[in-house]
Amino acid sequence: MEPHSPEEYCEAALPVPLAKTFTYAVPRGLRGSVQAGCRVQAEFGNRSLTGVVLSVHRHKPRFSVRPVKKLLDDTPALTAELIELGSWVADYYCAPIGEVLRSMLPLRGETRSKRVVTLTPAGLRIAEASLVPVDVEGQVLESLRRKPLTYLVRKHRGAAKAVDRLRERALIRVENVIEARDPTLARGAALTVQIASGRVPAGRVSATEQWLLEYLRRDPGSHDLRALAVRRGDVVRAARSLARLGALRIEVKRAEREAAETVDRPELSPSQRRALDAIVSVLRQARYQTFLLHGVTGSGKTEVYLRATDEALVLGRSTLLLVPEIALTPALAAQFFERFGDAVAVLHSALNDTQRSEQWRRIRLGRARVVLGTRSAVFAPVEDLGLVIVDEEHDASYKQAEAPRYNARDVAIVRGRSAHAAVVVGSATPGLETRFNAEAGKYALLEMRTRVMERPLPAVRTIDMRREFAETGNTPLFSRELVTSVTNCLSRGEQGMILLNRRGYSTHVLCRSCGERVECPNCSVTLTYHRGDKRLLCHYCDHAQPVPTRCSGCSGDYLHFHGSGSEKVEEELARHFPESTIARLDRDTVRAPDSYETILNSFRQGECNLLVGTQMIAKGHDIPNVTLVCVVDADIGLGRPDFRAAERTFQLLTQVAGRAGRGEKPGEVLVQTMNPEHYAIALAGSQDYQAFYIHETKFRKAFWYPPFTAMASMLVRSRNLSEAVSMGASLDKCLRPVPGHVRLMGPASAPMAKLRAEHRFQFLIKSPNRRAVAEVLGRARHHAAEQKWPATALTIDVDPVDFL
DNA sequence: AAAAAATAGCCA
DNA sequence: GGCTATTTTTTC
Repeated sequence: MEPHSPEEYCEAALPVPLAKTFTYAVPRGLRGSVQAGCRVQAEFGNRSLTGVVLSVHRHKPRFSVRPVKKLLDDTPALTAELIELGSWVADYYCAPIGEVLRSMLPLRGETRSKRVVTLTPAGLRIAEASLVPVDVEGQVLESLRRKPLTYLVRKHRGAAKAVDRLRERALIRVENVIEARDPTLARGAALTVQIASGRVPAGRVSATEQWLLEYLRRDPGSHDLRALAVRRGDVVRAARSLARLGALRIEVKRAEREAAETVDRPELSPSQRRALDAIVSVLRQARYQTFLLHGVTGSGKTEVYLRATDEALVLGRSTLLLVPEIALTPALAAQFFERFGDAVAVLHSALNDTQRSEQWRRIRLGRARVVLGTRSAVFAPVEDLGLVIVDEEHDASYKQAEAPRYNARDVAIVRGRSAHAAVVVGSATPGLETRFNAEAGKYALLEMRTRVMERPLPAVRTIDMRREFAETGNTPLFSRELVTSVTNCLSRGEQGMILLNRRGYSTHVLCRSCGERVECPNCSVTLTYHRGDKRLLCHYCDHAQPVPTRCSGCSGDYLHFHGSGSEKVEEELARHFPESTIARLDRDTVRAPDSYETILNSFRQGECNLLVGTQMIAKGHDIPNVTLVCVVDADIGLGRPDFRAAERTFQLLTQVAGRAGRGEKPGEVLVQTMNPEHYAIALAGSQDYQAFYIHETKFRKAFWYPPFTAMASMLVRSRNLSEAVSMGASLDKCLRPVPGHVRLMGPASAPMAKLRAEHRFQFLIKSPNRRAVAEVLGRARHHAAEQKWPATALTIDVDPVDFL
């Protein structure tokens, strides 16, 4: 008889919105191999899911368990450090652990899941007994008999329904099978093309050259030319000619990156030097410390990042560099590749599944020790993390809008702390909370108050549009001053950027006779007229409808198109300046994957002289010939139902102003507003962060907002209005009374009372004591579970950034 | 979240 | 009664 071997179980986190793990039995053959951090395939209901093992134990559960179907990793995909980080995220942000871990592992590209249909013994008997199949069900059985085991549902028309019925009658079995896709994914040896400048050469570029540039843009770093040649024939010749033009570099691969000293390094300014020294000193001591690198636009933060990264590499430690959106910072990415070559891996949304898991594997194997990426790159599996950099730390895109609703900037700090790493969060306009932490001594403050090469900050003029109206009697899009400045800028042969932070042509269509406005049927917003699309669009759901010719209410045929967006600005500019060439940069013009860069490059190369756009044009690029920046309507963000409305406006205005005068010529900024005395606008005008900080801090303190309180928002939602109302009421009843140091507001109609056909009611919780907030959230979750509300009915957002 | 099970609605 | 369309329940 076999020696008694105790049974083994594992706790697996599965990608379902349930805040718990599930217990599976470890089959005898896998005992000892299943470890915490490994992915497993497991049956769940009638589905098959990929989960992550959190622990292995011997406690036989009281309920019956199913066995693990397959072990997907020999070595854990997630290290103990990352599991701990994931648990922290799940706990802090009230997110299901399985969903958190799924978003930490970008390995979808490694497996392919498919449905396999097989005959059961009963099905086989029937299939063999019948001679000629008469209906679709019979045909399905027949083809399963001829080709035993697998059958693809798509093959027959109407087969899906037949398959359902056959399964109900237990004649067939449908299974989800996950199989490995490409076992040789972890390449990374002998790679030989590398992007050098990121600049696209002017002049003619062949199709293959274009393809190669695009490929390198999406997945920068080194690639094996011969491997690429399999996919695109003439790529070797294309690479050679691009190398001659200086657009990329071809090199024989060496095991070690060559000493970075070959690259020209700009001289550091005294403030850059001070900042770098402080960071490097902490890095050398291998201890945790967060720094706020507060440097004005153009002060050379990137160079500090590069040098600190270099030092981390010399010390044998890894670096994580987070950016809001890689597509928006191609120059930064290019500099990192130039300096660190193969040591760099990138993780961002433009990669496909295969590229993403390839990058992830390179990091996991320690081949890439510098990771450059967006939000989710904060979970990159680097070992020996020494340095974490969060660029443009104030950017709202660090906060994930869907579950798990984490803020990558804050997760970065938490991760850095447990890894004993130096954390640098950088911005010209730090979030108020960040600056507050620096003032309080929690972060070390590093300031860079001047631009590099002693270039001046641009001069900002606010233009009072009320006076413009008083003097001219109308409310044009452009003031007389703006027209003059643009004219002068163009005549000097320089370039200008025009910001209006709202896309589309007009923001609402209303009937002049009855006053009715065209609204979205699913959301509580007016539809925006998009002239290019020739349609009315909802910016919140995907609703679109044709442009009406008469009012749907009173049939009046005098419709007024009201409120201007970027499309309208483009048109008006063309009318005012017929001799200029204009490009537009907003979500509508950058729909194709590379159009952001194409548009920006053509602007940089002077193919057009005016660039119109939304906040996208304010992000950190550097175009020397831009000497004029105009803000058409600075007031747009101020009316938002968000306690950060003023802060966001201040940041946007300061950032966009910072695009002017980055070259040799000084910059000029015009800000049109109806509220010139509003502190966000006035202080952005004087570019006085400190004064803004003091003013805003008073407001936050008086009204119990962060950083003086911890905050969370809760939303109950339902397609049925009365159900949403009663959910709100029942939650209210369960939560109150709250302790004196907690403020609970709600239930109130959410700022977007209806979104995607769901009615929404909102609660806001604030308290100086974060645990008190968590306690209220815990009670709400408990209530939702007790009332058996559907998983989507209660949404919790900790440290919310968007209140819609 | 997704799928199965249970229940409610519709017609000959 | 036999069919679908909703809703409720369950998932180791």
